[in-house]
Amino acid sequence: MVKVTLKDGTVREYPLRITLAQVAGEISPRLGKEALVASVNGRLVDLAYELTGDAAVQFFTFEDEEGRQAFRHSTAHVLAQAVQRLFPGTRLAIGPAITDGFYYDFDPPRPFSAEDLEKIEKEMQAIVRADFPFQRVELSREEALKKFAQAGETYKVELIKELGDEAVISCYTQGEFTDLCAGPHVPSTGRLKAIKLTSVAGAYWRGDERNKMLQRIYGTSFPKKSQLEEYLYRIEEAKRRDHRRLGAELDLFSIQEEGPGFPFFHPKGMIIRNELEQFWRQEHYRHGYQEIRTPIILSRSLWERSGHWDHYRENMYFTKIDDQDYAIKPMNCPGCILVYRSRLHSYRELPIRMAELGLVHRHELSGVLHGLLRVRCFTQDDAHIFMLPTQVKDEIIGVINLVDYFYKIFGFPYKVELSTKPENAMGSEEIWELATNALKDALHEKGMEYKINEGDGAFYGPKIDFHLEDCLGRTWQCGTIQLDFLMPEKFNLVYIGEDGQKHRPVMIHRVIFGSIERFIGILTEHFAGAFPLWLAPVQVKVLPITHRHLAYAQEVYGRLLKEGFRVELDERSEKVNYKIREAQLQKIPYMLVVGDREAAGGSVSVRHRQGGDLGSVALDRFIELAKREINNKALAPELAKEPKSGIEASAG
RNA sequence: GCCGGCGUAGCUCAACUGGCAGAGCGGCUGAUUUGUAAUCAGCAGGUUUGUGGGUUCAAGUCCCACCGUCGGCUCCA
Repeated sequence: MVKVTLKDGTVREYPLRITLAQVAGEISPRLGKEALVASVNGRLVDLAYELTGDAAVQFFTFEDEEGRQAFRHSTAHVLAQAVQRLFPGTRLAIGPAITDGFYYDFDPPRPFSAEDLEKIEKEMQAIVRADFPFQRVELSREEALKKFAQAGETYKVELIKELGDEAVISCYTQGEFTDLCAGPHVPSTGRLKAIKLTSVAGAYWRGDERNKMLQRIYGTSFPKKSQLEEYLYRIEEAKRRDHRRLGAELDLFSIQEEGPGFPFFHPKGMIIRNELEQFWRQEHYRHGYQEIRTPIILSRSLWERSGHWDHYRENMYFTKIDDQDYAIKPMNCPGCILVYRSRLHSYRELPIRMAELGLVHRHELSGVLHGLLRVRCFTQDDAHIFMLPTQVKDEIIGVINLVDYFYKIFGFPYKVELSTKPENAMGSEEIWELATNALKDALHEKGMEYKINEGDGAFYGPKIDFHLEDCLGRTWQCGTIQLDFLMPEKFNLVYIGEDGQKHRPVMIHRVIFGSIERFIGILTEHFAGAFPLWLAPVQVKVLPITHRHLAYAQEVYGRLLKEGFRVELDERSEKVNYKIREAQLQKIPYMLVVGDREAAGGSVSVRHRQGGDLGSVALDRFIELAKREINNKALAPELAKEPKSGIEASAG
């Protein structure tokens, strides 16, 4: 007998060599049906695993991360089986589970087409119906190498060769198909009920563009068809929030063929931009920053000195003036440094925080451009902090706090990453270690969770990155804090210390929004175009019911305009329903319907884009509440908070 | 930049295997005077289909190149 300790602490006894599938069935029929994989003493295993001693056992279903991953990974194997059936000679690379599904990289005789996907999907369904069990076999390195070399699976051979000595090499077989795999897998292909292949794309072997480009097939799978349908529906819904679509529908910005990657901001987009910038300025002055502005074109000698000429040239645009070489700035730091250097500074002045809304241009590969989220010119809400070495930690923490304060205003959840020394870096190992540790210390002091991105730092220093999500859950770097000991060296920056001698300051490069353009893109998707009142391009729209009410509507409109609202008046001879529909589609926060009743009482009938008809209220009261909502930068409407009777009671 | 898809009116889309380029929305004009998500009628709108070549009696449709765009890869704010 073996003693099995379950997740809830209960201990049960079972005969020796009982399989986990049997244990699950014993615990409950439902668990027997839904369990996909399990862990034994913390190690993930298949349900076919036989217990040979006392163990702590935990079962995982599709509801658990572990179960879901095994489910998707098993589907990837079925995909590979189908592909090898239909396209003999296709070599296999890797096929992991990802957040919402899985992919598999193939090296086929010819690229896959969209029609191929349908065929493959059909074949996968046949494999699911066949209900092949996934069978695990462990084998020695030699056996594995021989097996895959014979099969011509060169990528697998490469993978096996790289496995560590201690690694257990295992294969999984379903039907006629065998793949190298650590597992675990679900019991059989029949579990994979609902499968959808979503796209084909090129992907370099091991993600390195020097390697061969493989064909990657993406897909997803669920235990139930309804779950798959729900997922596909959710994706469609998410696409409705796409900032590129909303940007056109709400007339915020456009990108034209004449300027790929160079966005045009329309009047309504400019309002959002200007509100963001105004808020940004106010907060930066409050937090001890000064603002500067530096030129967009600067001479080659500056970029040589800063290191950009050597380390960043592929991303830069160049021009000539009077036969001299100039570059269009890809970063603001060299310009800012010139401002710092324009006079001598005392240690008493430090830290000096110089902010700049700087327009930078970077050459990005054509294939990566993406609406406002990846462009070739963008405005960084940049700042460079020059400080004493002793001030480093406090300054970093100050910036972390500022980022947090900003993102909370918008209600953005964010992820933090620490990026370390890249391949083409300037400077010594020691200096990089010093800088990286300073960033780590600050993060630890703040008790923040973060992920490390090896080799992802800027060429002049390591950085802390703040990532936000778009409508499909893809993350984009927005805020960043970069610690830099090198630029001060390159530019021979100094301050005069207490001792009257020259000393070297340390520098931080940082952005909060990151790029105003990208931030607006994220903002648009986050709010699905329904911006909070303080950002909404049009805050209020006045809708007279008939021509008869035009005079009063104009009065309301004029009053709101005078009070500083961004207000529009719909004077067209259309039905109210029509006007409302249009205002709704434009996601205008407040619609004020005015007719006989309102004209008589000096009131307005308030409709909120999300809250619907809120009843009638005195114009003065509406102004008061709307102003409060704007000043608080509220995320939820101020008026809808009041009980309806309260609004009506205050009507004039 | 690489792999694959796509490109027809301002927008969304149609035009069977090559055979005279269409509809809805939007716009304009007029009628209508309307109480919380689409009132009705008329008119205009394409230098003829992203651009340039080619095949063909005939090309939106087939072929090639380029541009743009979408999804990935790589790269990054």
